[in-house]
Amino acid sequence: MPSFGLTIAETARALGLSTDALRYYERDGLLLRAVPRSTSGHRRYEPQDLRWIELVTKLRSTGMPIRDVRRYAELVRAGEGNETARLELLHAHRRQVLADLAQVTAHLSAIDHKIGIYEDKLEGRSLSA
Amino acid sequence: MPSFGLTIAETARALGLSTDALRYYERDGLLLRAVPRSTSGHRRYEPQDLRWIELVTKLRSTGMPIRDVRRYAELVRAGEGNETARLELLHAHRRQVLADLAQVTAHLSAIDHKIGIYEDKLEGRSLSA
DNA sequence: GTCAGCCCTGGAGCGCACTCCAGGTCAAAC
DNA sequence: GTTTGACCTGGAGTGCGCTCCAGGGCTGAC
Repeated sequence: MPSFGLTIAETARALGLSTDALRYYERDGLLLRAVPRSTSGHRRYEPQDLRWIELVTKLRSTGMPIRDVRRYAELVRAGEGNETARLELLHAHRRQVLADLAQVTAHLSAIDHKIGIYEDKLEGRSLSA
Repeated sequence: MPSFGLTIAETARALGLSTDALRYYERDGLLLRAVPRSTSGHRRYEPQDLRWIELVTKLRSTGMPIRDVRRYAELVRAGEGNETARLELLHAHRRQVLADLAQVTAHLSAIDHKIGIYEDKLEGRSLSA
């Protein structure tokens, strides 16, 4: 009889991660708790674990370093009372993401300009390189 | 009497790179040509070198891997006739950047939502975690 | 002529974020 | 009862993109 919860492989598939990454996150302190185990010692991810890891992937994929995710997890693990610190960490990340987005957008438009030049060239309306 | 062109330190400052990165890019085939040297063997970056390296930094900072920048440089070095290939490389990169932007934007809004929750909490209008 | 400062080369080293592996356990399937 | 397959652990290895270093050369200021 299975304990409840998803196996590590199911969780990995559901979240688009590798099983190695899931184990790595746990070892590295990015999770809120040690993932519960079945009687045979296999991890069984519960909905709350899934939800947290999903947030972790969002922080990661917006460029937050592992070390900052860990700091955030530590704050949440520490329990209520440090909401201001959590908020500040998220705000700082938000500012960083917005700055990155602005830079990438600006540089993309320069690249678009380059693309336009090649397209003109290939249509025979040749301009400069 | 100085040869014309900027020294590696000046170039690094102007472009926001390190001198090591500039030498690395050259060694790794990301540039269009070997940077010209003064009589004493020091690099002297000319405007055309600056312009190209600036494009390289834009490609890099929008997430293009070194290897693809090198491929693009190779195409440009090969001379006219492969504009279609260059265009395709840039288009592929553009698609990737747009996809990344969309993902980051979507994930950012989830983070914003989280921020909103903490702000409500701190104002006493407590909701869920 | 010696000292400082900037540059050179080749090659080793580093931080990040995983990824891979060996050697082993356990449970269900045959 | 043995084979299969998913999982376990600790630790080594990998790819990327630089970054640092040792050992040395040139040049201009003093």
